[in-house]
Amino acid sequence: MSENDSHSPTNFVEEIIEEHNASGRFDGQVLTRFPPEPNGYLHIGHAKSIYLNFSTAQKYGGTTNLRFDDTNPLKEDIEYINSIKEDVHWLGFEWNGEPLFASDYFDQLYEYAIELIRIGKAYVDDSSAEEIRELRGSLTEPGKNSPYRDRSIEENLDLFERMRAGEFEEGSKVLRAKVDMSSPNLNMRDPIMYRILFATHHRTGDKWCIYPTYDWAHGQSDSIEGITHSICTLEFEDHRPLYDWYLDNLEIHHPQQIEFARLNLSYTMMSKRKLNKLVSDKVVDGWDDPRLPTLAGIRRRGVRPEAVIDFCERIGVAKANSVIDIALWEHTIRQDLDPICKRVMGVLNPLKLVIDNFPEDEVIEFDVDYFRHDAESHETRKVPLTKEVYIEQEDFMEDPPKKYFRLSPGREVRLMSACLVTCTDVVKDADGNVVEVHCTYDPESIGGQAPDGRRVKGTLHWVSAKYAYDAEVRLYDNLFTVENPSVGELEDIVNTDSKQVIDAKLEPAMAQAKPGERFQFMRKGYFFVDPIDSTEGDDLYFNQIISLRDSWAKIKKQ
RNA sequence: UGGGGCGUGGUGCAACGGCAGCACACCGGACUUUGAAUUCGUUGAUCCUGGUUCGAAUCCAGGCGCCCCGGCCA
Repeated sequence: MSENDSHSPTNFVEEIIEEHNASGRFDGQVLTRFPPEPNGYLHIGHAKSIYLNFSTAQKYGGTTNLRFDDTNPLKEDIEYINSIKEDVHWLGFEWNGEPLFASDYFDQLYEYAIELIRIGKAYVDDSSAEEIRELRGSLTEPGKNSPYRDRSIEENLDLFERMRAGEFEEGSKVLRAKVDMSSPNLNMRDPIMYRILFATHHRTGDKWCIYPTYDWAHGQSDSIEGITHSICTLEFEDHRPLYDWYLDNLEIHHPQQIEFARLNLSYTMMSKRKLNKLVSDKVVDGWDDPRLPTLAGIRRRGVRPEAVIDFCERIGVAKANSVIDIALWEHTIRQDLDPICKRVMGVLNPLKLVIDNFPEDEVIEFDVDYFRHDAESHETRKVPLTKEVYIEQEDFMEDPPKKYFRLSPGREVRLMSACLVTCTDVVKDADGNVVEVHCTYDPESIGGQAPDGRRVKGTLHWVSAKYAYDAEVRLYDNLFTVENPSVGELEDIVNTDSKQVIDAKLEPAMAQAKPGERFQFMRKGYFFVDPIDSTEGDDLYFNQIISLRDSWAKIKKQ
């Protein structure tokens, strides 16, 4: 309670909080909330909100409530509640106490509504949805009062109670706040507080047949919980006057709503509606499909929560609409993985390379560091070299362009950690495709260095053909490749380009990989041993988390 | 003359009346048994027009542009 030494705010949200702390508005308390509607899985955009709410509260010694905004029984489901809890925990956050539910406040909300009726600030309207829409006016024209607006308090009380009792049909009546039909802010033109819905709620069952709208439920829920700062996205700015109006008229604890710009990521589709459709149409393999920007998908792909948090820190927070470059997301993931991943060799598109002067049955075993030489760990594994090895198809070119440093006829390159080889010949199939490359190796160069000190410009990863470990490797496109795709385009993208399943050749040590481990396949990218599909010591499935920089990018540009 | 919000390099975020900075991207050099990483460096911005001021991204006025709002969704 004593230390109020300036934390130096790092964004506008913290500035607002510090103003409150300075004025004593909330006694220096900071209690935020993360209020998802349980109608879908959380995605990377929600991570920004989660991070903002939790980290801001933490910074000021406060806590954060997890509250499910479950006011619409038609769209919500218990399945989503569990996934949301799991995802928030995965990011490393602990909410304050038990998860809370707007539906827990239905009784209190009902009492508040009666209170508003009693002070003449709410009324039951018998108008149809169409009539209400028409009387609401337009963006430029004021609305008109409903013919039911001036009912007596007694009649409103009676009607509202009977609404709750189930005496009226769906759509026949609503409870509205009596604000101002001529307000330039549409949200203030007698907003609807309750609608009749004979729907079974996933938590309250059939207890209610009237359900509060977002505007009516949200602020009061914040208030009931003693929230101090209600941080939400920009589109609710127009709702803040209403948020304040309810609280002022009820004369109850009044949190401050603060709005920030939601996250947009280039090439990434974050529409809940479209994600829902991809999943329900089974275009993707569930909510945790690694191609999806859902937190479940990101996790399944192999991204660590540390990277997600780092990303949220890097993007900052402001009120300007913005689009974050997907490159920052990828950079952050590589940055996180680089120091912790073992480096191994894996050939994704094998091309056989025969070392003609290598003895037929000889095996040379190398102890190779899992990490770079400057790393702390010097753990090693055995890598066998045999007469026949696989190299990457793209690491050989018969007619190399300029600045291509890898293998081509007559050229000498290094087989990483092993030796230098020089290409002497190629074998082609009937169509003229290279199917085998022949080389000679320099026995003096075992270990990778030539005693005469000559340098080679290319270093290739490779795997012994005889001892290769076969595993399924799945390459995923970097989320989505088209800006703002339509549902149709999305399905095309997902079906055609976004996932490649490859039978890859990995070095033998990879047979001991454990589900959940992450590796860097040198010159290829970072891979995650899919913990759900893989069985320890048996079949292993590798998800590509993220590629290394495309080594072809520079060449393509020339 | 509907209301609300926002305009800083290609992208995102800082600077809150005092030398426009950081990150990503880009480009170039060094290093390298990963064309990765690392490292050094270059290019590049205050929406416009006025005003106040010794001094304006910042304050004021007027424009312009973009986003959100007419669910009984959240």
